[in-house]
Amino acid sequence: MSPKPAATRVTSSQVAKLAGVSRTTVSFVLNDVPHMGISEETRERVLGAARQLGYVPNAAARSLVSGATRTVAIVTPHSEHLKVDAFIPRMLAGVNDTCHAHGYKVIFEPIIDTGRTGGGFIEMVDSRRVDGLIAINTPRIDDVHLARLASEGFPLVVFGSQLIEHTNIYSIDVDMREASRVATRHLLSLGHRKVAYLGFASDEYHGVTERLYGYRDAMREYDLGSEFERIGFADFSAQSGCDAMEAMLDRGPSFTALFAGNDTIAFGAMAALRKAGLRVPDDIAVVGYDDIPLAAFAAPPLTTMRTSPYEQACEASDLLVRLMAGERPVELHSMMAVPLVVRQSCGSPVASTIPPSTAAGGSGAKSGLA
Amino acid sequence: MSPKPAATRVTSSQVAKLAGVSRTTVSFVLNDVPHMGISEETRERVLGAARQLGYVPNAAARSLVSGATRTVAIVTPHSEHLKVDAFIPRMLAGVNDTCHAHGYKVIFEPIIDTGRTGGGFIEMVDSRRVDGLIAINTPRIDDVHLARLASEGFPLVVFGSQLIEHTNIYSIDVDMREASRVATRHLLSLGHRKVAYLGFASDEYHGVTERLYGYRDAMREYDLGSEFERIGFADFSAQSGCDAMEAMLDRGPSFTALFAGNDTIAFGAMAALRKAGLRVPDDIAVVGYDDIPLAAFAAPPLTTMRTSPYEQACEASDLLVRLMAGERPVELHSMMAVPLVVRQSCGSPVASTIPPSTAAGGSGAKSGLA
DNA sequence: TTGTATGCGTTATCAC
DNA sequence: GTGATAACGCATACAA
Repeated sequence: MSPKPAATRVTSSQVAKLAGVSRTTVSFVLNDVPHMGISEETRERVLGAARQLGYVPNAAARSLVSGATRTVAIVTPHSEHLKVDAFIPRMLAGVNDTCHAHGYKVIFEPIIDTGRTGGGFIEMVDSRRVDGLIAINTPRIDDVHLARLASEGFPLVVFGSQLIEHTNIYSIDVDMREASRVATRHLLSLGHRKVAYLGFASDEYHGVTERLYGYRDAMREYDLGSEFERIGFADFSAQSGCDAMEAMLDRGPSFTALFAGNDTIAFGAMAALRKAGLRVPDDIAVVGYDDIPLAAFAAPPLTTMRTSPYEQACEASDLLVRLMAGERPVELHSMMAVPLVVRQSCGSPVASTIPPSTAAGGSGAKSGLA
Repeated sequence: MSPKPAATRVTSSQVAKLAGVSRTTVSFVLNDVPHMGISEETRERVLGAARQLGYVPNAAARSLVSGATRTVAIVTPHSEHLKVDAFIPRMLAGVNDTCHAHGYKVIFEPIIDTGRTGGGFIEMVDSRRVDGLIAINTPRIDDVHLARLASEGFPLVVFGSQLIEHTNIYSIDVDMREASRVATRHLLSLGHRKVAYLGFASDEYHGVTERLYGYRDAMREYDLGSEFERIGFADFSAQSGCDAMEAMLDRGPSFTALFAGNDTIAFGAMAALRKAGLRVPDDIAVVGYDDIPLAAFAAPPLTTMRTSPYEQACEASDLLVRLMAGERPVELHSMMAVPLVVRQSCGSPVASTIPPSTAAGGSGAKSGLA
């Protein structure tokens, strides 16, 4: 069935035989077991034999007896995200770097692709293939499985799923709603009143609704509504952002500013704007979200909210490593704030800055499209 | 040492006991062993017991006896690439999708980060943690280890390392030299004579030198030299592309066109150009390489060479799966051609198209900077 | 048709 | 100080 690879397969018995000792001694020496009183001479002989034979312990055998695999998995939604967006890749880099530094391998596991109805990552846990799990932006359907794992004490760190209410899940989130308020307020404070919003995905994701809420919050602070025709939804990619923006323009919209749910769709939206003969920021001001590496090099450089996925992934992984080591920090949840990075996609203030809720309607707004 | 996770740990013995049969029977039923004549009734009882207990076979035990792990690793250089560029992420998506479709988990393993002097991935093989390996753009120092694995018959597919001369290594490459010729020729055919080249990394990578050679080939076809001051080197990121371009501009260069080693640094270079008051394509024409998802949404949309990392990764993974199944296709190497995607970053022809080697020097070239 | 016995390569508990 | 021996959980040749 499974063809045995031809790679050398050296066992500890062979090392023992060559060194003239028992397998136990080999194990003691190789694992540096203290207080076993191994003579320096035997030690050297064993080490030499192991080196000479190129001995590497069999991982399966080792984990069968130890119960640990020195492997973790990073669970994400579609692998599609890897193709079109820069968020998950940076997250993966952080998880990888941190986990590797602690001697863990990392399995990359997108779950929706499996076609399961949720909990597609459970089998990895139950079959004991991994010692811990980091779940990134998993859809709501998996919340219940995440909760089960956590309640069983399995090392798990959840990122971006807003499971704050759960008292046994370790989680890290950014305050997306507040971040969206900040982003939208930035446009409002510049004098814009007709601000459009472009969601980056369907509302199956926690992040999408959170950002929409934040946008609405800020609009309300300025006594502004969020009209349907100024709200659009894309689907992760720049292409979808471009399509969504074209649709909004076709709907005969009137807006002078755009808050895009992420930078990638902001790129797409800006391209659509350009194609329609609209200039950024002169005609339309744009704020993105994420601060992907290319945001600073867009034309014009994109003003955006700086989520720091690499750093956040490092933090999540550090926590996971501690959980796998048996620690149980008292702090369950951490909520991070993200800064606004002002570049040039919003231009200069349209009118003198108008404080929220005291401005007289859209008086300070630009004339815009309509 | 290693704290046993509290997750349920059901063994086949427990299933056997609940079903009132032996462990062997459980194994036969669960693995669908044919010609064993298991009665339909027992079968149902076993399946029911397994489901009731939530039984999942222990992966370590299974792989210890079977010799297989149902896991592959994708070996890449720095994890840094995940942070700043879009090539490796798309590659990973392809490997992931294909391998998952065949029931394999995938370990993401950047090797240079380990600080080893090469062969950092060998231990995964020797410890039998993986059944196969895909090596992407590994540096030259690892060639020897790759060759060793291949000669031992270990399932291995190498991508982008140009190891064509090896008669036992399965490899997939794109003809980067030819691609670079095509890219450079495109600029030359548009009438440009002063064409600059920006490498995307140090020449530790096969791809960097290949692309430089291709650029020189094309220049030579037009009887043009490749002056040192028109050659720059970046380091993967858009930021480095921006820095490198600024340095080239500082050196008081004279060029009317740029061939950038990848799209990411092209973004950076274009930003530097813009900052210097130069317009693309009016003052400088730009061709990139890779066709990353954002290339089409750059301002102006970037003309580039379309490498298709996702598709290439799928092909490499398909091959790996076949190797792991024991197949040994006769075709060892495959070399792919990549198409030029013309968008708007090169504008229109500068003069009427001039055939190679017959043009009178730089007569058709634009005046440019100097 | 089902159960018994053995081995996979380690680690760990004991006597010696 | 060192060396047998028993798990770990599963698969399978073989016996019943």
